[in-house]
Amino acid sequence: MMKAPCFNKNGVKKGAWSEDEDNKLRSYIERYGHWNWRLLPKFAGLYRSGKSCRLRWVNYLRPDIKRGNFTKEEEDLIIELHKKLGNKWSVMAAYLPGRSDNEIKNRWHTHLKKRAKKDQDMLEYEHVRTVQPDQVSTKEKIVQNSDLEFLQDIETLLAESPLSSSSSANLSSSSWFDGFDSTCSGDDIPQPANYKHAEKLWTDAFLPSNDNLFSPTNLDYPVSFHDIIMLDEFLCSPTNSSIDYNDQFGNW
DNA sequence: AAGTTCGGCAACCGCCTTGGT
DNA sequence: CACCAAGGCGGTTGCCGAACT
Repeated sequence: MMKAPCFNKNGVKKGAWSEDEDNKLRSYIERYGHWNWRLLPKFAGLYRSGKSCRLRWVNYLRPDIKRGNFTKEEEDLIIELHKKLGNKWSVMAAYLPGRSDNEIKNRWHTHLKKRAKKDQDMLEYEHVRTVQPDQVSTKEKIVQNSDLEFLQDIETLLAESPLSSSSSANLSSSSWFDGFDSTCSGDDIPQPANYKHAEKLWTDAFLPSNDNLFSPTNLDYPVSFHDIIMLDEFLCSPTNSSIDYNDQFGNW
């Protein structure tokens, strides 16, 4: 299932993570946060690269990660998003709370690609069977326009959201979640506009001098931004392009 | 029962972007 | 502006268990 552990010439361990390594990484991040991925393994007592640690955390150890089978709804959403976005796995992950980009990517390649292809073939077959060449226009144009508007909605939303590359971080669900979920509880929920500081909040909250230790059990998750955008209403209403981010999320 | 093939998925790799100096 | 370091992303690899012969 996974790569066998081994060491490269620099003494960096590669391959499958042991339970002990997981525990070390988890407890270190829970206590101090991931203030610097490159240095983190050294401080955490791990013989891993920073990248490897980051990946392990983002894809496996994050407290909000959801493991197990994808639901039908999640799969449908991935297919829909893939139609609109292509291979933007990290953006898709933002629409699927608790799922990592890697997980979504794997799911796509192993299951959904085939399913989407089948669906597409069926659709084309139906189209050819039912529509005369001179009738193509209206219905098809509506669908194409809807797609375009949907795409514009997403682009608008992303441009305004903390996921935007114009804000502090890349379009990375991981950086967004890491800072967000782990630092916010109760009244201390940052406004989306302040999200650029979330990474700092996260770090500050777990500096060694801070007694406010984080543990997954005392997290008080806010209603996720993604839960809201996942609403069918949003996804299925291409005309709803004027979603006001601040209106919706300003009350956090 | 043994050998082979296939599917799933964790992890790695290389490139790109961003932010700091 | 150029350079560098760090983080992040998407493509790919490789291992292992399941299914098949």
